[in-house]
Amino acid sequence: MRSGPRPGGRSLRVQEAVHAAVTALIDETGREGLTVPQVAARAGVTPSTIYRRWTDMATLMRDVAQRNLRVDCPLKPCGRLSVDLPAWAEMYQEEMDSTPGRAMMRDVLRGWDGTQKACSLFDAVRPTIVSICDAAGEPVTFDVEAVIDAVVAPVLTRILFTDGPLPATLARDAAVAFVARHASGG
Amino acid sequence: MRSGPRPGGRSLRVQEAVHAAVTALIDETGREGLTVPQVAARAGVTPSTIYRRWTDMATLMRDVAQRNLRVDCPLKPCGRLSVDLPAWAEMYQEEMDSTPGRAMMRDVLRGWDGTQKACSLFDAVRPTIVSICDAAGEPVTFDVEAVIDAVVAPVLTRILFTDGPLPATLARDAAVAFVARHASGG
DNA sequence: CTGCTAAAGCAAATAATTTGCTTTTAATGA
DNA sequence: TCATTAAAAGCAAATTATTTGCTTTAGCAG
Repeated sequence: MRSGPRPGGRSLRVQEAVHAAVTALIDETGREGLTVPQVAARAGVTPSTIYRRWTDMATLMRDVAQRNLRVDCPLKPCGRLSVDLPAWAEMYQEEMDSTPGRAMMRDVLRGWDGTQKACSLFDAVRPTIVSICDAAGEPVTFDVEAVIDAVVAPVLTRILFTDGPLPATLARDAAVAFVARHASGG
Repeated sequence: MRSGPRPGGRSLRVQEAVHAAVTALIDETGREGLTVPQVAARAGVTPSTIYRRWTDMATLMRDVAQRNLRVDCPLKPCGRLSVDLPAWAEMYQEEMDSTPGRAMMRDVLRGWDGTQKACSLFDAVRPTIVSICDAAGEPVTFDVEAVIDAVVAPVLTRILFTDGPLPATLARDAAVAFVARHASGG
């Protein structure tokens, strides 16, 4: 094969330099004024390189935000769903409703084109839910997607479409109710 | 009083011309290439006017999108919650998952700053839910926000964070389950 | 009708983006 | 190992968008 992507070597170095530059500039001057030429200068790279690889600032910031999308390590499961799921829900809400959580969502949604998914947000969450369910001795009678709909979805939509901080126990309460529903033979 | 906003007269005319120009250009050339100078030319207005009033294209498009945020007139309620709510849910999902619905969300979220709400999406939905509940003979034992969390939230988050069209009966099923939960004395 | 001022127009200055072409440099095969 | 090749980067000129200082227009109150 002659053609194809060329991920190693210089390309990689440039990508890392640019990502690092964005990250550094964000916590020096905030993400508001940030421009492509600024990032390029900081990364020691030509603006046109950035434009050609990422098209614009929104796309670049979305790319960086996705990188920082870490799988949140949950508190150690104790084995009881009615304890572990609400505990995780509370932590998840705090994480998403925090300043960095909201910033991440902002960056990711700026680059959304309206057709494909904005980012694989749920792929980071599903394994955690699964591992909590696995840790539960009780056999599980529901789908992971149902948990997402019941506890993750309200958190995300309220962040986007309501003002002020979320009710502190929103996700926790949702998780408690969800477990209760499915414990009594749903 | 001497100072204060000046909503009438020329300002209003300019605002309307600009909004109309955006709308017209969107369905002529799509929303992808759209620039401020283009809109200004079409509206018969100077670019600087637009920059000063809206700061940038994203903000302008968000403004226009919010205007088109109509209160969806629901099918006539028959009076039974277990029929009306699922029917409305299905319609709502279709509306939001459609091309214009997604476009509206895109425009609205582009202008989101991460702190305040992106738009009053729920204000358009709450009256509809309330009127459906009012039409129901049965006394209602739940909160409007609970309906939003249960049926609207999953639709919106899946549009944003999953690929492909939604499961056709997602919102309907959620509504059915919700009504069932609250009918049996929840 | 007159004065006041928010908002619009205009145009020059600045900054960002695009683009054609050249150079560098991983990756491939001899 | 070394020559070949093309993807990706650099550079700079051309284009386009954005900002800004100042001027003009036109609602609104008296």
